[in-house]
Amino acid sequence: MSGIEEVARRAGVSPATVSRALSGRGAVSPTTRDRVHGVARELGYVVSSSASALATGRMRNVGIVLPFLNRWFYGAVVEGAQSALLGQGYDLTLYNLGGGEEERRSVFEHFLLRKRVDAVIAVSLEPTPGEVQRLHELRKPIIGVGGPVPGVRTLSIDEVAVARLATEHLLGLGHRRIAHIGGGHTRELDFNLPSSRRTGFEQALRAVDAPPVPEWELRSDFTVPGGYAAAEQLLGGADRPTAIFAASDEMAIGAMLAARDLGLQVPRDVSIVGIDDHELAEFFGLTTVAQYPERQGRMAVDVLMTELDPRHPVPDAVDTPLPFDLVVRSSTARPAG
Amino acid sequence: MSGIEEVARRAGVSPATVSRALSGRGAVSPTTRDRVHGVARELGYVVSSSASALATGRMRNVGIVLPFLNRWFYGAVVEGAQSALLGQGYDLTLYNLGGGEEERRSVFEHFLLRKRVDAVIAVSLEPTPGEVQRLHELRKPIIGVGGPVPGVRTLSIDEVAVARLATEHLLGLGHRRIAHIGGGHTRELDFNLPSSRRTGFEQALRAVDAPPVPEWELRSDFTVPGGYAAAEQLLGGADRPTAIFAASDEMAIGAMLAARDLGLQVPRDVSIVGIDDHELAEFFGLTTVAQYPERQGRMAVDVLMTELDPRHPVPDAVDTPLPFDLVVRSSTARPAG
DNA sequence: ATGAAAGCGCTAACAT
DNA sequence: ATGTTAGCGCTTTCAT
Repeated sequence: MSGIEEVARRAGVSPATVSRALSGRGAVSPTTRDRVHGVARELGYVVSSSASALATGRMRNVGIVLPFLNRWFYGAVVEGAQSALLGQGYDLTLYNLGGGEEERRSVFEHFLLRKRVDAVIAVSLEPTPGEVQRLHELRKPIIGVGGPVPGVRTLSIDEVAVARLATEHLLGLGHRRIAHIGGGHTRELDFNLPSSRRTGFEQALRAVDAPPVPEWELRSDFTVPGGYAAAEQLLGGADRPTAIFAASDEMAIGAMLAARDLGLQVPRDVSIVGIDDHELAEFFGLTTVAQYPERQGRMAVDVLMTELDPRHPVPDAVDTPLPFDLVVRSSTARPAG
Repeated sequence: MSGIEEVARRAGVSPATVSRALSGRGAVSPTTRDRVHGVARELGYVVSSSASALATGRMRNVGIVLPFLNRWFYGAVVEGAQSALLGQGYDLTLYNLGGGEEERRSVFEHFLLRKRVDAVIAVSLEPTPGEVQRLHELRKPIIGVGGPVPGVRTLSIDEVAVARLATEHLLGLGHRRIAHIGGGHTRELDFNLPSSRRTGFEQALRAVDAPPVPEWELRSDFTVPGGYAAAEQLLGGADRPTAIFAASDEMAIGAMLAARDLGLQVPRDVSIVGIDDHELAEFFGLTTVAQYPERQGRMAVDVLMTELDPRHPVPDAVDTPLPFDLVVRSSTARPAG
């Protein structure tokens, strides 16, 4: 397992020059640079990241903390972040906080702070003020994806506006009897995304003087079965809504399946709209408001990379709004009659 | 940002003692151990992983390489591995090889070998002999999940047996007209899982003298839409099979949806069985052969941990078979008539 | 453009 | 049980 010294010897230069040649920092004549690269390749030499990190203080590694991995949204964020990072020569280490409070504390205390990462991406997770302060003290950039965090740079869609857009689409089609399947109080999700979406929904209804019907506002858990159960309840009776706005595509898909099982046709008998633009939304013909999680992952990386740049101005803890778009497919139409 | 020296000073001991006290290696009197821990906590001191890694040669980090992240199976493997690792004080760094040949080479060349990881878990991915050799030279344990790899310790289910089990379930119910939706030649999956499953299917059929019908063996891509399209084709005509065995639950779910859209009832008109026990399998009442990806991730970690133990015997490159079980739900029944 | 030398912050012999 | 010492393998001034 050859070290820099071996490369230096074979290339007939000093270790310092090898370091410069390989890292691209510092002046090296083209000739020696090529020679060094040649020798390195030949020897299969790769710098030891720990030695390099110890000397420079940079790990070239970022941590991503999230509540789930196996929800489409999170997977997509991770994929986006990962591939952006790969392009920069950075690694991504994963902290999946499925396990609750205990695991969470352990991650923050023992892992993130262990100088293992240069920066942190927190997805749908709100670090406590203490955690934020800790990170700041260590001068580790942190960026939140999914909701504003006080004192932290964040990337987030305007949840209220997204919900309003979805609801307005239904209203625009002529629906007035609209139900909402929102999120419940998942402890895992720190941001109050469920209630923001509900707020947008209600705002849109009130704007057209169609006050929300309490019985038509259900809470569920962002899963297909959850959406199914809620829709069954909404559509099972005689006095049913003509449209459903679900706070996620997975719930919307569950609702579509429930409608079908109840002998209802979508969109003839009931229109359904979701949020996300899940990979299966197109397959199901689901009208939805697209957010672009993969791009969100990439953007988070871009922001971190500029903040990691030593000549970067003091980072301002602002929230950057993210784009979203209504994607109309075949699950929504004018109400019958 | 205080270092070990500061802790040593405040605790009135030498850095060496602090190191011993904090790492638990080497004898330290209970009194000083507690004192050191106290000071460390007070100062918020955490060892620098790079310094520690440089001194010990251990990163306490394992890499996981996989072709996708956003397929249920892979997400589950990662979750299992991650949580097992967390318990051991290890991190997990993710190498998602979505991007094809180029990205793959780059990961193996520049990342895994950069001494960033102590070991690697390769999921459904077959390292080339060159890559395996490289890893061996660096004495980095590697374990494959998902199929035997020459020269590498692996964990895998017996794909042929799994497929046979699924098929035999249908045969046992009395089906003889059975179709198979298998995997295509996805470049991303290195193991010939698709063909192994097909082989098991055909073996089971031949064993009861019900030779497979070529037109009833379709290839698809492991997705819901893919399964839907294949099933549409199988079930669209008059001369249709009475049962379908899909090589993954996602395809099986697609097939169930297609059947319904064609006005067919499952299982009355057609029985459908999958493989995986996807998180939605229960919701859809899908009969399937469960494999336990999360447990597979955990097991991979267990194996690596013992191999990382310095007093471990030379690892034997064997393949450990993994358990699987038939889970009968409501998508299969005796054929009509 | 290149080299010499001093660390980066720990850990592990070895001594006591 | 604890301290001393010598690295681990790089990077980076500072010279030249």
